[in-house]
Amino acid sequence: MLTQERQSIIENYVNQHEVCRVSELCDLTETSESTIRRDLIQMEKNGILKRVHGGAQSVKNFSRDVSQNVRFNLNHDVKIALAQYAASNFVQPGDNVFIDAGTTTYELVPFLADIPNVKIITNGVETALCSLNHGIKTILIGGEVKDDTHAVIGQTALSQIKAMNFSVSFVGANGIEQNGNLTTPDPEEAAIKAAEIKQARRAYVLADSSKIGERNFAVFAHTRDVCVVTDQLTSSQKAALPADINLKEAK
Amino acid sequence: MLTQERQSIIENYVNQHEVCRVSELCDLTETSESTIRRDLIQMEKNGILKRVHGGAQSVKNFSRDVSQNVRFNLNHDVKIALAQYAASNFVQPGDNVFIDAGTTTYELVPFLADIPNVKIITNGVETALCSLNHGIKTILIGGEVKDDTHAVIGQTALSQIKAMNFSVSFVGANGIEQNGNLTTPDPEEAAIKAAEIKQARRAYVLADSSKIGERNFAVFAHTRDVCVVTDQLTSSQKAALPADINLKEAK
DNA sequence: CACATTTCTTCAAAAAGTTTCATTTTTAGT
DNA sequence: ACTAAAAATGAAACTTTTTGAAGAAATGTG
Repeated sequence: MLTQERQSIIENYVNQHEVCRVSELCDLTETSESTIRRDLIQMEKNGILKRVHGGAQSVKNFSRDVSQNVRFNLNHDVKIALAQYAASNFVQPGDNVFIDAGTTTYELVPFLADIPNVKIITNGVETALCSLNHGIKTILIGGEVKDDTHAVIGQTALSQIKAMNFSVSFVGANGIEQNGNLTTPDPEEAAIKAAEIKQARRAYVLADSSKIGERNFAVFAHTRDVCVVTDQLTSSQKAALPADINLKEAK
Repeated sequence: MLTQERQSIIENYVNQHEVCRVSELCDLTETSESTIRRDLIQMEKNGILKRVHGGAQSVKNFSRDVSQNVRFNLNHDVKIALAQYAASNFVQPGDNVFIDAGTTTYELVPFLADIPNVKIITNGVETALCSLNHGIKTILIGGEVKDDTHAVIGQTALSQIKAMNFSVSFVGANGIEQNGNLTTPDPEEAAIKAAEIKQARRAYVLADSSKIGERNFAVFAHTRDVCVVTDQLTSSQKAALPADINLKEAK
């Protein structure tokens, strides 16, 4: 059996079962624990699943509720640190803040609750709910909802965003290339992200260091158009970024 | 059983029961008290629940969290019965179903998951989320979100609704007057409800019997324009309704 | 205060994870 | 097609984490 084939089987199984143990995967793929563990380590690094003691856990939000999803996410602590830094440095009282759908940007919400008179505009269903629960005035973008990321996308969403102006936008990214391209897998989401940035006076891309050097199908912006917020970077990570990048390292 | 699995079970159980004892959780997960205690300590540290002498307590803010609130709602069982009746009698495979924001109509979602190829369009944030979690294709209406009911309202929402046609709409009501007026307290929500009904080929108002004879500020439709779905009524309740009403009593 | 629970502490057994290494399988170059 | 280098695999020894039990300490109740 090919490595890719096996990992694909593992991915499906984990996503279908939410959690599973190593032994199950051994039976499933007829390989040793060693191999499965090596696969899991590699797959965790790629963000396909999360390793837990005894097995692996899905990072996709199918049957779980929101709060669980957010907690079980990869690099959760880093995301919170980014969010806190971004919220306290780049948001003013009275701002109209656009928050992109996604787990990193989601973490911004609690920190915005302390800033007077902010309004949140978002295309993330969970983000909207969280914002409401924090008593923040909330505007939701309408349209089709993607079943995996729960992001609102499509033409309706796009034209609604284009009819508004934001003080500041916070956008998530799946990859930052050496040449400065910011990327995400889904072209539909990319179109939305591009509009979010265009309609904002100031635009910030929140991306933890694992996204550096990653490359996805759809380009939605270039580093010269935005400010990139990340965690502390090693020198080799910095070398993998464009020289003229407008970068802020949290803390 | 894996730690994550167990803690997930504990979280659900505690949230559903508000408080519970350690021994209950032992039975539930078939583990020792030691393990449960260790889980509770860890979960308390993560803010998932609160430990109290003898067990654990939910920390969810019920007044704000609608989706949790739903099950503690007044007449919860009646609402489920209405929803099941409505879903199984008035929805066809392939329908585009509009579901109004609100706790009664929210209950429709699980029953629609079994009907092939339905699409849900809604202005309820929790309803959308629930729909997604059931794997149903979902379209969300955009606009301002009301902080108490979490219903999407306003001009943007209105024009988005008017740009669509639904096979069937399910709308909630706060009051049904003797003269056939269907009412709700907020005029903004009333405007939305009126549009939801207008754009649908078939429109159903879901209202349990406690709404009969109630009168609210804003009228959004008349009984002659819709089919009203309620639970079993007494003869005096029937007498408080217009004579020409198109009424369906669940079960 | 006395009593019954509940919680905390400690410890050893069991389960899971890591590291290392010899062996097999792939890959790439000639 | 052949061979050497690289990568992947499975097994073993060893480390860490998790678990349940038993006794000590703390807590709530009448």
